[in-house]
Amino acid sequence: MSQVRLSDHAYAGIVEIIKAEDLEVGERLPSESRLAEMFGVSRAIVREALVRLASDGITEARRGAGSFVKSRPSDRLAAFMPLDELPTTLGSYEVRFVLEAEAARLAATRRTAQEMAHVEEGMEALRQALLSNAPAHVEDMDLHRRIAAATGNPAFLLAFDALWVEVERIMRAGVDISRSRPPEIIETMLREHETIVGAIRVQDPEGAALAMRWHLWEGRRRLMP
Amino acid sequence: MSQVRLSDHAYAGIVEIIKAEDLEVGERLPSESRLAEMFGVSRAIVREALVRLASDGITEARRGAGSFVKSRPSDRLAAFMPLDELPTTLGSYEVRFVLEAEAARLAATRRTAQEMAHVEEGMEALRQALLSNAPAHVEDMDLHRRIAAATGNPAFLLAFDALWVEVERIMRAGVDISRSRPPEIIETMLREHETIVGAIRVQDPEGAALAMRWHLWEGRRRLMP
DNA sequence: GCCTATAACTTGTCTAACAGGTTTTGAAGG
DNA sequence: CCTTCAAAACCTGTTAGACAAGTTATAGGC
Repeated sequence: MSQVRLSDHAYAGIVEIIKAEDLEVGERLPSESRLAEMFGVSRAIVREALVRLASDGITEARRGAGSFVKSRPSDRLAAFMPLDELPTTLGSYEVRFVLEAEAARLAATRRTAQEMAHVEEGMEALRQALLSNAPAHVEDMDLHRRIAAATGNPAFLLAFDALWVEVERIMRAGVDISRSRPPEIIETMLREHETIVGAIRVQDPEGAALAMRWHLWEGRRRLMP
Repeated sequence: MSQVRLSDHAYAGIVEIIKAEDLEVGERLPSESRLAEMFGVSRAIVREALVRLASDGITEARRGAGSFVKSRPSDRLAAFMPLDELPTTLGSYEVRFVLEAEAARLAATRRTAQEMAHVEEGMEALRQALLSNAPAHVEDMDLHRRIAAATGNPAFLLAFDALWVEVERIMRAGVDISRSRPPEIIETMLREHETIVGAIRVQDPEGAALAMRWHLWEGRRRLMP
């Protein structure tokens, strides 16, 4: 279906270079030609990866001078929490825990048939994306957003969207999206989401809240073992 | 400093096309060559814009077939907010309930001496404002924000600020009502806030969460009896 | 040592091309 | 007229090479 693009590998490769070479903020990356040579691709591919990295706020290009590290991917996680408490807090997850658990609870209580259909639709999109081994982070977020919408309370969407941008950037930088996931991980993620959606379907508030909490807990563990 | 890249224009141009032509989800965009011709740039530039759009979840490229709209940009900006449903959903209070209770709990657990001083400062400002019978909604909000900041997790501030507009409207209404009521209500509000701040001061997480929950509950009751 | 001109890089952009997919077309056959 | 099917037309993914314009390092003159 959706083939892995070479620029995905380049993106991940550059992130890897920043981590492995321990490039500090402000330091210069290898030149585009050099990177192209390293990855065995053309310069255009490296550029496509670089504009995405720049758009994700990780690098910054200065014409004639080179591309520079603007913020290290690992720092983006740290920026969301005091560093010494990294294992227990993990930034936005701390907020998502309470916010989305409550959203799941209320969605189970109050969802209309139309909102439920909207959620099922998102679940189906996520399933398709995961099973076709495509990068599914957008579908993942979208499902969570549909659940927040099913509370019937726009304030949840407001809070959720505020976190969405940052969470997405963290995931993009932290996860090699081109890496194909092991099948058991895909099944696990699918099952977790289906449990949440199922609880909302049968209008089990406590079950939905618990399933959401568990899912986020596991997701955090997957992101940062 | 950073010159405007042509691909930035192309990115905006493509978004504009989706809006102007009213392209629905699933519909096909013009081809890369066509877009390049329309914007007067090379195909490589259009591609750089398209990989960013795809990475942002707005479009999706299918090799050999074209690029398709995956989710319309306006759909994610949450421009829709049915205010008339506010009374039934309790509006943002529902979100603040879980969000701020958790913030109070974490603030009690993790506050530094400096953050505590910041909270006390906000408390003092609120006290002055309430006792001088001034409209205190700004000070009220500010104190709550300082508590969110005392978690040390900026994600709480992100979520909190997203709700700010709505919170402010409600708080303004709340203050107006309380001003037209006997002064013991003002004293009650003061005591509620002092209980929260006190629990954070002595680092009592459960007490802080409970006090915050109680305060919001009472506040909502004062607002809509 | 300091200043300056220049050479060597680097990003930003363009053109031309080909490989490997998908959709449309059009003709042959019923 | 309708169906079938293969070829043509189109589309994205990728490569190569080139040039403009900006930045940095270098070599030489003082």
